[in-house]
Amino acid sequence: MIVTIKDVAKEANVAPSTVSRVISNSPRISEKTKKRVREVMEQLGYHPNFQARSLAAKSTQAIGVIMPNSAFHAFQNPFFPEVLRGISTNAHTNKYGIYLSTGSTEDEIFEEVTSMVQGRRVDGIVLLYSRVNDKTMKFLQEADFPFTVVGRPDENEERVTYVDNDNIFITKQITNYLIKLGHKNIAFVGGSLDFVVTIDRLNGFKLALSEAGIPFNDEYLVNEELIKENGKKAITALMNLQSPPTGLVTQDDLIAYEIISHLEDMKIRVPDDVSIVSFNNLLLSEHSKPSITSVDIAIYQLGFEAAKCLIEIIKNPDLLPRRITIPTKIIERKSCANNKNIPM
Amino acid sequence: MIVTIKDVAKEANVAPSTVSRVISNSPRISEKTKKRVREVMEQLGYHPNFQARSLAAKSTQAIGVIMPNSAFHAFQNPFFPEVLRGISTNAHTNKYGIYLSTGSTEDEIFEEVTSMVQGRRVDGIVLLYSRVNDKTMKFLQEADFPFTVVGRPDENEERVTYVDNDNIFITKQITNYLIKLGHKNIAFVGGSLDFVVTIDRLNGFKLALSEAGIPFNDEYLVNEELIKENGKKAITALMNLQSPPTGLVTQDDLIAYEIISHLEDMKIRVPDDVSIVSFNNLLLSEHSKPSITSVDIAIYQLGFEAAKCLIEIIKNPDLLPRRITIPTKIIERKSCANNKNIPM
DNA sequence: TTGAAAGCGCTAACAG
DNA sequence: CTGTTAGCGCTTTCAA
Repeated sequence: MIVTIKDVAKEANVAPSTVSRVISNSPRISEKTKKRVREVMEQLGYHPNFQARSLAAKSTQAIGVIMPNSAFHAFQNPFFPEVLRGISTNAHTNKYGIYLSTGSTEDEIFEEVTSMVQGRRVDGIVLLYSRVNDKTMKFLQEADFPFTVVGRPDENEERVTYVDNDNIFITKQITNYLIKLGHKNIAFVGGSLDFVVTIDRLNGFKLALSEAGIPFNDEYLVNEELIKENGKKAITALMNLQSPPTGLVTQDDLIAYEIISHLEDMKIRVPDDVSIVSFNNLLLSEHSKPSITSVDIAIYQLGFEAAKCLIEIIKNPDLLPRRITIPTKIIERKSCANNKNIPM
Repeated sequence: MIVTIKDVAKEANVAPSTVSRVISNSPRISEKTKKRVREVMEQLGYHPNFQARSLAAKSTQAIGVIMPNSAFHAFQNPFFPEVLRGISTNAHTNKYGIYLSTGSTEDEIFEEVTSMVQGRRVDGIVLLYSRVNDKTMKFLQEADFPFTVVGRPDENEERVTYVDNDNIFITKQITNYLIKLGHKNIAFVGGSLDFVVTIDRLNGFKLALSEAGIPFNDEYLVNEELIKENGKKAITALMNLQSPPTGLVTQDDLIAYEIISHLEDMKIRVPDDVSIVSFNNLLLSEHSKPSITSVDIAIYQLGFEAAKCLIEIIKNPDLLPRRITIPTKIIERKSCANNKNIPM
């Protein structure tokens, strides 16, 4: 029922090895034979068996994509689909398949990755996150298995190939933007400090403040998870501070969006009373009211390049580690205004 | 360097087959031997090779997930991530991996599916769409390959297992909701009529109209793709009709969202001037201004059940085809109002 | 330019 | 309860 290389061989009066060579388009086979074999393959409806091929050739033609364990909670967030789109576009043109890993705890992820690697399910891996002290990344390094990271690795930066934005720089820029509008009381709404991206952005944020001579205020550091759990409460607490912030730097348009909604419920107007800037530049940021000033981090590119680098490494394991920085762009919209609380 | 079943066997002083049996936890092996073998596996860091196992056992422990070719354009839409989340949750608990297919044209998808099937890359397939006259689905049926569909198949409905909402019913309901608010001029904003979901919903829509004695007006049929391309133009055209609609039924919150934004630009207020209902009940629908009345179609469940059914079929190919209907719920919010253009 | 044969790592009869 | 053996379908030396 299943047509194998042997069937083709028999039908075409050649050896199985010849058929194999035709499949890989070996130059050592005459065009004539190739043609005949191909016709038989067509006629018999032959399709190569991936497992057998992988087993013999020790290559799977598939790459593994590892989501962070929090991704699924935040999966209504278009970051992951968009980065996946970039990855899959590139993988596909290189004839690689995509194997998705979706563990829901750190240990589960680790388990999945080790079994993917040791079990030779994939030829390489794209890590869609970078967290502090990540055993999965350590494992990959120690196993010397091809992998690339979307985000900056916490350690051994110069020994892994990764694709990232310049988060420190761009966060400094966007914070400066608020400062130039006259804001001094600026809050930073970020995710867990376990993620390198949060660390980098917070550093960029602090850098901007210190250069402007504004002291950093711990009370203005808001945890993103808190917002997701009970946004109303978190925002209320923030805005009820002795001197509430007039500017907000958030990590994601969706969060910005939710915050704005809560603020409006509290009769605090954006941008009149509070200015807000954000990251990711999702489609909706343009259509929301107010439209959100957001950093376009080129999510698709991040994925595309990560896949590209990975496939290059798979094909040539001796390639030197490199860092690719995807440029960002501030998209100015209507969520910011001059600070009216202070004399200009 | 790579540790195989043989290494484990040698180290544990048993035959390879015994190790194999330990892996599959065969009841015919003594607990004592199992323990010893497991210790050796642990100690040697053994991981089974998937390819070899697949080849010998003719099962891959992976399911393929096929996106519609338009999905990636619409990939900022959280539908796919959410349905994927459902699929992966179920697959994962059943120890199945997920193989993602992301062709960008119909032919590419077909090609990917045939090679997945014939090349035995996966044990079964979840189709994330149902379109009219789809050759991919036909192929799967003819090949008698395990698959399930999210959505209602165009043909041979009784011969395939699928998971869907009752789209006709729910669209009728939601349209009735507008009708009861006094709306008579109601537009339907939908995707391509190649998709069964659009057909079903349009039918539900028409049903509601005809039961209310409202004639169906072709001019009120708006193509979703048009909105995505040039929303402003499409909306302007619609609202410039002789008698513009006062009610809108859209297929997706994101679209609803964009339409509202354009309407506001035109100084048409929602819900005061135009009421709008939608589908999917995305997170943002709650926080948008106005919040959107939307049908919660339980996307996660759709994916979860589709994976569940598929895995059941894989394990038992003789299972009869069945249809699973996931209940929906109308979430009433603030995007609708009584129609003020007509005397109540 | 082609064929024969060994083997990738595992499973599954069949024996014992 | 465990070992022996024969493949799964393909690639890849080595030989011709």
